Amino acid sequence: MKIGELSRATGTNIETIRYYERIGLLPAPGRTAANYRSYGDAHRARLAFVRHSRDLGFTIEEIRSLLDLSDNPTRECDEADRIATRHLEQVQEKITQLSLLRDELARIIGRCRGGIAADCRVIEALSDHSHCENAHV
Amino acid sequence: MKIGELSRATGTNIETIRYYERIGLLPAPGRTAANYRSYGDAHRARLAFVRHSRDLGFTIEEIRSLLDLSDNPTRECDEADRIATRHLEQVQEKITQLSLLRDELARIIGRCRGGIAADCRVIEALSDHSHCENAHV
DNA sequence: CTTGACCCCGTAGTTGCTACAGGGTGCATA
DNA sequence: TATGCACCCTGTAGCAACTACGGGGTCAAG
Repeated sequence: MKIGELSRATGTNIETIRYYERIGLLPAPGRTAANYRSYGDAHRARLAFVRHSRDLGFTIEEIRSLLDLSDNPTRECDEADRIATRHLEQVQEKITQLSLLRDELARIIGRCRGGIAADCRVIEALSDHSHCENAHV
Repeated sequence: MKIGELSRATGTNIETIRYYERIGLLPAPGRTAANYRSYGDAHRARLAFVRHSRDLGFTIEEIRSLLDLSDNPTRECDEADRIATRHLEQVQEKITQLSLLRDELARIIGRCRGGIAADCRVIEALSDHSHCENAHV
């Protein structure tokens, strides 16, 4: 299949596919006589793996390690577990921080009763961190 | 005060302060005879506003608008309210998505019982989106 | 034979910084 | 007086993970 089809099949931007190839995340496919990239099912599966991992928030470098494991199925899977667990911790940490942020924003907005900027509680709250109830980043 | 003092006073990297000046977020301060930047309290307050807003996740462009409002206190504060509200919505959306992600990751990891990569549930789950219970991004 | 959809490559832009390299300034100490 | 050191200056390049050109080639339909 050509790059446009692969793009549609995986919901990946064409430029992104070429980018993944350039950074060595996807193997360079064969070419047609017209020098068009020609992909097979293995390529599609690998790209799906990459996209799914990216959707789950893994970095490119993490995905490199995961692909490496996936390519060497006799290796211990401890590392995959470790990568995923560490990532889970990071996601949880991010959720916690964003929740504090949300509460702080809601509090700031809640105090605004309209009017002119001189009396704006949003602006006032942003001017002075000491008004914050929760320690955010 | 010199840039190093401002940096310590606001917990902002020196390079970041110069960066903010370069992109016009902070006004260029006066200079000493030795061409060192010389800041006053107004600069410190403005930088604190910027840092606080960044900590709350506002983009530079949003901060530009907020600063603009803050500089023109007779303007209606609707826009500040609008910016903050939109941002709150985005934060909430992000929290929702990350929570789905966390659940998905926890589910994937929970199925892993160690062993070799060929049997690794983490790798398997990443290979195939159809195993997902929640629609994530 | 031309129109349009598709493909190629290379490079530059995005966001919000951070990190040099290569130099100048200012003060204390040997 | 020299010299070491902390601090400051500018300008440019790097980071992640794409995205968006610009300027061209290919190919089937009308």
